[in-house]
Amino acid sequence: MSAMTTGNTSRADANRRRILDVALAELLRDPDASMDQIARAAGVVRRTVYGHFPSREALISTLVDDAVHALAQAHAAGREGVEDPAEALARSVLAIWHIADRYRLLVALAQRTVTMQGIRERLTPVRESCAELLRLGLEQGVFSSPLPTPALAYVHEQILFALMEAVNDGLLEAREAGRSAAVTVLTSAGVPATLAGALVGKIGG
Amino acid sequence: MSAMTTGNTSRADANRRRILDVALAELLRDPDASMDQIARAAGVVRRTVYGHFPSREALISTLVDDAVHALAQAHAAGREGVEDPAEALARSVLAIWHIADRYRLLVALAQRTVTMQGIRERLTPVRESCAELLRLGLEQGVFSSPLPTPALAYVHEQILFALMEAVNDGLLEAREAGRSAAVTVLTSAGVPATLAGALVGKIGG
DNA sequence: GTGCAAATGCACACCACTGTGCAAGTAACT
DNA sequence: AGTTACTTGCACAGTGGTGTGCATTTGCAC
Repeated sequence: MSAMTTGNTSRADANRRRILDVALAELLRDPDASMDQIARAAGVVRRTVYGHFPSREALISTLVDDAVHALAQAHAAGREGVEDPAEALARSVLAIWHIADRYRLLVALAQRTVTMQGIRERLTPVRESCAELLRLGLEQGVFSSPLPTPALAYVHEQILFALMEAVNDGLLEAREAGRSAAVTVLTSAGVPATLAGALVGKIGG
Repeated sequence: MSAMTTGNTSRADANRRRILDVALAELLRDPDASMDQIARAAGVVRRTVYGHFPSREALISTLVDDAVHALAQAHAAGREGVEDPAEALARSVLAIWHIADRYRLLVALAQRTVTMQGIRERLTPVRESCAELLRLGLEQGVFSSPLPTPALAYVHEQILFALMEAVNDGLLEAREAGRSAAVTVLTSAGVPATLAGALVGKIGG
């Protein structure tokens, strides 16, 4: 067999594609899916997968590389030739989102770690309490968002995670981070920036 | 030894505490840290850890439970007795942030999966391109945020992830999600909600 | 100092998964 | 039919972890 070094049969190509496709789906279902699970799901034997990818890491790497490449491409195409930052940002998001439809699963799979799963699950009550708060604010017109309340709650949760990560990475001063986080959360809920700043300043001062 | 079933020596308690503390730190450094690594870091033998926690999962569970409990506590205390949704939300975030200082690491550890690491690392160029866009917008006064640019870029990245997850979980219609995502990203950058909506509507229409 | 609970240091069984080797089979192209 | 490239189906070694049992030692408390 000579370990299918560089050859290109139609069959081999089709298999490679199918393996990648199935791996994407399978890894979403279970981020720790074994090579055997992936192979079986692709209707192929484990040994065959190793014929196409030298290691598990290589397989995943290929997957991620493809996704990121497509994403970067979309982002670049979206902002290309647009001078207004707001419009460029919006176009970038729309473009990314369009192609991300296919990779949404992959990118989101990152959230699905066992650990992460546990954390977010147990955090549900808190998230729901926040959702209630958001619903109230939207009704009263204090907040404003095109998102359904539960989705907005997801966003807020992730904003906090993002800023914690930013502090961990030294991008943000821990001292000021709390106030900044509060302002950012309010802002993302549609509260005008100046108002949000004033409110948090009043409380935090 | 009877496997230290329910007894309470001062020594045992101190060890238990230390194990939990060290486990928190160690799991941050490496989310897949083994029981042996944790034990050693706590100045204790692996066998001893199993004396306090029946399994690795139980240990992590305890850790997460503690963190979530403290978080929920803080959230509840923060919004208690406040009727204005905006203020309640802000207070909640501030309260959470205050105690989260200790658990920031734990909560953020979720982001540090091997897979996640790879994804975010390869996404760096895109994130930097976005950061550039944000910097420009902030300079021109189109955007507004208390956050340093790189941190804001983190936030945007996570917002997209959050909304992808929301779509996966059926909280958001995939069709509309793109436009909503764009609006949310702009809004979180301080663009007034009405402006953001109009801009995206003009583009996406 | 005696006694009890806890900690230690082995040992072991076990597991699931990875990556490789090799011989035999099978599809495709000529 | 013959050749080539890919696939299959084993078998195997290796790895790195988990959880447990047991005899021994250490520390705390009374």
